[in-house]
Amino acid sequence: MKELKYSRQREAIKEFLATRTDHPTADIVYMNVRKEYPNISLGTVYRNLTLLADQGEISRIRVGDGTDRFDPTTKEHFHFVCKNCGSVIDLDVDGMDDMAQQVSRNFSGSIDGHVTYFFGSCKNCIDMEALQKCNS
Amino acid sequence: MKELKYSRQREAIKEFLATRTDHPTADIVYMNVRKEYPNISLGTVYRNLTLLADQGEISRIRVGDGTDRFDPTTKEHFHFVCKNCGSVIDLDVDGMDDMAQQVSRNFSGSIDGHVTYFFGSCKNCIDMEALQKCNS
DNA sequence: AATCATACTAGTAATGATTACTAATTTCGA
DNA sequence: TCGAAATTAGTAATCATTACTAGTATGATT
Repeated sequence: MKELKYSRQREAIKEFLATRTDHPTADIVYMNVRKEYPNISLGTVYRNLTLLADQGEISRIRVGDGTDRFDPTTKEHFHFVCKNCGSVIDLDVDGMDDMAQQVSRNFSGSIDGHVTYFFGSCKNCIDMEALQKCNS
Repeated sequence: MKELKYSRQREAIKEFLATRTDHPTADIVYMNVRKEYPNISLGTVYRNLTLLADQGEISRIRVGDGTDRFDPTTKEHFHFVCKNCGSVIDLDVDGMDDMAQQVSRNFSGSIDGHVTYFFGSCKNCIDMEALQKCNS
């Protein structure tokens, strides 16, 4: 792996991400880091997020809505995606670690891991809908 | 839901997809249906694939590589994605239906379902790699 | 069979997330 | 301090997908 040199921008990106639990997109990271570094470019944000993910310092989340999100932790856990507002929420599930093993038994390739996320309506959106019905 | 009218193009798309088990992309569908309808446009292919998926006649697969794939069956099953060649293969797994229930217990929103796919190296790529080592 | 509203098509332009390129700047070991 | 190599800002390019638009096909009603 190529040698990494320090950069203030990369540090700022990492520090910002560490303050968030809502899995921001590259664009949101960009808008926020710009408060400290007004000249930072979106390309720099993308490159560093990708770099950090490759180093295993953060993780990239793909939930198939066309926009990647980033998570300051690499500890394995699952996500919930609200199909209304698009928000991504951490889940705490256990007993799903042996899935890969289970699948391996009748599969001739080699399985490295799996991607799983749940979808539905988050509490906020459910409450909102109830409120609107109430007012009509 | 809006009323659907018959179209030869849509029928051809559906029929082509039915012959495939390798989850082709929209572009591959396009290239093949073009043999029968040389003037069909890529937009038409996309629109009809989306339409058919909305109707529940086919399903759209998102494995986060930036390109959607399509599956002629809507029966729930899991997929394996080869991280080398990108091929998508059907899996036969059971005992994973109660996952959503399990997660629901300590989650305040409502869960409709989940997306799961496995990744690793397919048999072809493993064999290929072994062969190259052998020849060097 | 002719009419007509409406869905559908081909072709093309637009969108939006991400990556690639390039000249100038920063980092850091020698 | 010097210099090789990584990094950056700014911009252009890419690529999958969607949107638009004028013309065509479908199918129910006469």
